[in-house]
Amino acid sequence: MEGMDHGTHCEEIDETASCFNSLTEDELAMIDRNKTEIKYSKGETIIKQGTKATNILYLKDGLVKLSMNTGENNLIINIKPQNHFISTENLYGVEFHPYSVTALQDCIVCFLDIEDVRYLIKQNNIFATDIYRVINANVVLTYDRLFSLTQKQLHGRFADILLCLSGKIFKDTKFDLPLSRRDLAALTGMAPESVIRIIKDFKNDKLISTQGKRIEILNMPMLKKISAVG
Amino acid sequence: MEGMDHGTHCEEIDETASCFNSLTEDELAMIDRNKTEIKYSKGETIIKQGTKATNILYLKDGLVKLSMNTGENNLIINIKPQNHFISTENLYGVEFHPYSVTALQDCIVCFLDIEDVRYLIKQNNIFATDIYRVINANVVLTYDRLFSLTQKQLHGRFADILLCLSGKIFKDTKFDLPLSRRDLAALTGMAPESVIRIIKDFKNDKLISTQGKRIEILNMPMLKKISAVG
DNA sequence: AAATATTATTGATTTAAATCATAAAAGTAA
DNA sequence: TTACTTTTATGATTTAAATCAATAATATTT
Repeated sequence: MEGMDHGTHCEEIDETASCFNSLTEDELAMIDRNKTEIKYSKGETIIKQGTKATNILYLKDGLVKLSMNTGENNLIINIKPQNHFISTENLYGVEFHPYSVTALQDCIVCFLDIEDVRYLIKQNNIFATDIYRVINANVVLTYDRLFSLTQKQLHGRFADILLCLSGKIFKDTKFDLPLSRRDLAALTGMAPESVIRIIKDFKNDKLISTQGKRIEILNMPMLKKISAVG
Repeated sequence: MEGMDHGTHCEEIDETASCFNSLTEDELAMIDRNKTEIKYSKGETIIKQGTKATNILYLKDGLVKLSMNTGENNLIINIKPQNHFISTENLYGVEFHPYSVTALQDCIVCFLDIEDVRYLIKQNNIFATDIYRVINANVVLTYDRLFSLTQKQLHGRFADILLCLSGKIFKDTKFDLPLSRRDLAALTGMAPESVIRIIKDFKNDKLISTQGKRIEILNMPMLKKISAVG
């Protein structure tokens, strides 16, 4: 066995944040009292990169992308579905948002008071452990992405993202993907034209089928093989 | 202002782990009782990727690289100097080491009992906060590296690494770099020949000077500019 | 429905960077 | 010292993927 399999990085870890389960009624009441719940429409910016972090976000419903931009360059570092925390980096030490957060679907976002969350972490060990489980899983995921995006070529990278979307975000082999070709390019570190060509290749090889925004994975084993080979 | 400056990602955060300062005598004694202190020679493997995590490591002295490998591919995801924790991902949730750790210099490594560290985090809030400050800083650093390695071209990436080594690891504009050209390539996601060519370019342009393993940064502002432009 | 803008697709061309090939230098062992 | 291995360096060639250019298909607005 030669180290870990970098291909399946997204499926190993269930990042679902069921962290609130451990809270007492009083604790829940405190969080609830100080939270602000905001609705966002598809396309809206929830957090702008570089702004000062004043809250921890909990995505109650919807889907968002986390992205870093400078002028020409645009990289989507992560996609987060409902029931996930966002901006946990800012709990301790990091003052500014290192990435922008944008709604890919209509979203409901809870802005939690950063001090409240700190208090819970201090007070409720199960909550703290749950939160750090999520943070740590995300660290490993980011390492895997770093490896994928820098070491694999186009087909391997795209296979990785398909496996990630299927295994982690949508938990199904079919899903409606609310991402443009440009988004997919920013997610896989390639040009939009390359995304289109690879989708075409994968369809020709019967690895996937698409109709509009809908994608279905037809040959999971082969996709994993492509991911592993790079 | 167009977002954050991705060029200076390594200098912003002082990741030095002075976490032990907050511990009581009893707490220190506990840690000490269960720790194992091991010396490693330059080149030795301290942790092999894929193995089960049983300890949290504290690098008492020396310098290490964290790297991910599969067959041909080799990526150094991070360099850590003395007084830093390693393998904090494995505190909660992550069971296996996602990367290998190798000594770049002779090292003294403390293997801390994972349960001890969990206990301290639970018991001593200052310690917990310090640890998570380090973890979160590392998350942001990894995002910046993801951006640098995927969005910038060779010269920008190499400028980033020089700034990182100077600002974060050695905290000086001159330093002895115990990294081969191959290591530098694995660190910047490029071919060793490209590293050599870029060093040559940078020397020609009087941005740096080198003699053997010694590197001196001569023109920091221009290096930052190259980093920012990409 | 017509007009306009945006997104997706395809093929041709260019290019940044890898690979290849070979030599020089620096370590290491015999 | 010589022989051998590893690392560093440099130029020539190849290639993966980006860019460019032009069209088709969707959306969106009027």
